[in-house]
Amino acid sequence: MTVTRPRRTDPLTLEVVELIGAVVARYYQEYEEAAARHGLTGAQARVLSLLALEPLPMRQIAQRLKCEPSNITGIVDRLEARQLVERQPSPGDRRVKVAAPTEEGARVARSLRDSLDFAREPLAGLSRDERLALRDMLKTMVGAE
Amino acid sequence: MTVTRPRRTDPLTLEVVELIGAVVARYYQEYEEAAARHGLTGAQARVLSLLALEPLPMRQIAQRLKCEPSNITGIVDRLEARQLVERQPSPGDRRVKVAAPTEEGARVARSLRDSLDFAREPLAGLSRDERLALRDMLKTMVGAE
DNA sequence: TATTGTTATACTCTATAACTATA
DNA sequence: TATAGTTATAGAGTATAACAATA
Repeated sequence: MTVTRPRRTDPLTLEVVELIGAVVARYYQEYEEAAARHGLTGAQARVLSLLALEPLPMRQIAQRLKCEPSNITGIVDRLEARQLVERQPSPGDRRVKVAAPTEEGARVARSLRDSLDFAREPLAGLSRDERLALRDMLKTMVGAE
Repeated sequence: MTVTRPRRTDPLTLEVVELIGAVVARYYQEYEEAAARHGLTGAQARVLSLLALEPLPMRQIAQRLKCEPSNITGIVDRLEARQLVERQPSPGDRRVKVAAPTEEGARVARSLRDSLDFAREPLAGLSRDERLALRDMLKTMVGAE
């Protein structure tokens, strides 16, 4: 009797896994370069882009980026020094400081977002059905805990 | 007369682009955690994994990782202090130092590689044709200059 | 002279722990 | 007492510039 086990060494799967690693490295690097073109570090760009979606208390920024809250102080300090972000008081709780992008900060965030063409270009060559299939595949990858 | 231009704001494409960003963030973080479980930083894990494929001179490590050669000195120092990597002389050129994994380093590199199940799992749910399509798509993304 | 690897320096990111001001 | 944000500290990664050994 033959027992079917998952073949972890399926060559095609391994090739895809390696390609995913390569895409991640490429994307990450392109993101750093795009940030640098805007005079930002990667971490600063990530925080600014996050706040451009929605202003957030310091602690919640840390939760989203999965790092310690103490790190956010310095990153927001540097964004604030460049007048891209402001610390605003929270009406309900005087301990809380809400970080929000300035108008200039919002502009930089938009420009940064628009400059991330890397991932967009290859998608142009796909049919709608292919993009749908890719979307579902990626959703599975993000959703898997 | 209507001119057809690429629609950069196609909602499906934007969704896929955002998903790619999410996958990259997820993968990157999982890699850091896998490295940490082996007592390594992300950079150390990347260098060790690279050397496990093939020993390389210091300068070539920097080229592969797209960083300055001076950074590699410290990373290899720390890997060498833990006896995961050795600096070996190059027969032809006495200026060159070839970094090569020790036996223990090779073991750690294999263990690290095996622990990167994150990307592999969701692929199991795909048909062979889907995986082929995904492979071609990823190849396009990596290959695009 | 040019190249390889290193050192020295400065900046940023990161986690940990202790502190402050509020709650 | 608990929580939000900060400060202090130490380790690591990064780029730049200058250096020693070798080509």
